[in-house]
Amino acid sequence: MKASNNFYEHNCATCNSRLHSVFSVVSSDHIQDLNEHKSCSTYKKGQIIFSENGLPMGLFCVNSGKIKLSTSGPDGKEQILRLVKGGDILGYRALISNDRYHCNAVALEDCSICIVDKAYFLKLAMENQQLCTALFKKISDDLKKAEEHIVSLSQKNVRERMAEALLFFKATYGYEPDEKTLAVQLSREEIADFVGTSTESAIRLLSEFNNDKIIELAGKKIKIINPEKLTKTANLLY
Amino acid sequence: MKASNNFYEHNCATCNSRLHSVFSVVSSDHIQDLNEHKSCSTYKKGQIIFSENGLPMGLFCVNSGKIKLSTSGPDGKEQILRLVKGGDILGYRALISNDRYHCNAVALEDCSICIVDKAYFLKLAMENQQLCTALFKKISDDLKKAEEHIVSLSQKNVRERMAEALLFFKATYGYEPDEKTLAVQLSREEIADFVGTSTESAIRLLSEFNNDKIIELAGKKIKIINPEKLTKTANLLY
DNA sequence: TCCAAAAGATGACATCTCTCATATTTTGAG
DNA sequence: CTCAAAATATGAGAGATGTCATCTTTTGGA
Repeated sequence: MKASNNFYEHNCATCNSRLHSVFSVVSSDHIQDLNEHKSCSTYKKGQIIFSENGLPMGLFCVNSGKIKLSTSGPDGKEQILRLVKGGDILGYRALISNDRYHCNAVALEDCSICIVDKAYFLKLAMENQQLCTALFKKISDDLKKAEEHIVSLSQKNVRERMAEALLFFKATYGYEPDEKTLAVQLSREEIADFVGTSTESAIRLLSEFNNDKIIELAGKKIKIINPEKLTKTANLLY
Repeated sequence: MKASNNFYEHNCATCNSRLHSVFSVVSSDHIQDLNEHKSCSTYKKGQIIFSENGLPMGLFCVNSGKIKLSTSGPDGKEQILRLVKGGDILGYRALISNDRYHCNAVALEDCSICIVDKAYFLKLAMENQQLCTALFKKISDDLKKAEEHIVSLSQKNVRERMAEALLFFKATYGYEPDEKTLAVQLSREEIADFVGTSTESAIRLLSEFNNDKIIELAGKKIKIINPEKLTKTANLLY
């Protein structure tokens, strides 16, 4: 958990990502209190924010940057379980259930993150009904996504899952200003670790999608040029 | 949601399954209140307790009986997501996140279930910190299990997943008094729908386990006669 | 009790996907 | 800028798993 202090200490009162987080429901007269119970850090791309089996010391609030939550399978292969972005909270599951982390959190790019004191956060969550509700919604949403992932892994072939994954990356991180290029850069191996396939299969499928004019590849950049066909390939239920 | 009223209306104050549920933390002076905000029903084996996309009207508290939570995949194949037993609450995710159900709940055997009024339950959960914490723990545990299921589906072969599933059934429902026979009877198809494989593959693997003297089959009854070998076959991380 | 329907069992075969090998390209440290 | 290491790409072959067909057994309702 190497982290350097940021020159510019964020202030919760003026924090833009706070407005998009579960803390948006906290009334302004409590925000100064929140501000006094947090500290800011930055993490470089590739840095580990927390590790499997670690004890949570506080709640991570992501100001900017993208993060993957992953775990190691029985044979050491990585599985990406969740993807996190600015405005998201991180490490909240272990915290609210008084558990250890069961995932690793790794920065996919340089990140700016605040850490809210554990005891303060838990107290706030219990006292503030709106925050509590927002947390229930958050974990409930994560559970729903996980269960959708289960159905996908159980019942879809790799091609369908790959298409679904690209749509999931789009839904999570959106596009770059060109409105076509996915605003996240993952290695082929990371994509495979999300889709649940081998790196070679992931590479092959992306090449096929490229040949089929569904996407355009330029290094790690993926441009979705035929979203309709991609959606069809994903064989979505809805 | 066909349900008949039970002749014997359960009383929360004396309810044994309550003591094993999230409501065990509610102090006795609030139990009478809880009792007045619930009603009891029974469901026959195979009955639908709630369906995908339905709106939750209350919280289900299972007194006795076993229930599967499942959803339909893109090609109509069922996926079993969770298994529920006496002392468990049911339908809580949709309720606390003000969402619709995303699973079907079907009785695996005759069930006795109480339904707690929605508004009362939500109020109680927000006012009672211990109940709130218990709910966070519950949903957090379900999320953890779902993410373990994801890793398993992603990285294990069908044989390993089948072994893991049998251990999961044991962990969830335990044994019959003989301390060997799984205390739940699922069809081969249901087992396949949990494991994420075809019914034929499930049948074949159970036969193999039977031949390998890991289990003994007698109709739907599964007796685990070599738990060590089963654990080894599951290729567990821990 | 009987019978049709459902569930379970088993074999053959097709195919999807992984693994391994190797070549090429890109990346990043020095 | 250079070069080794990592990432990407691609082919061939093996193996696991799904599908389809058929048969047997069990179940549940009339």
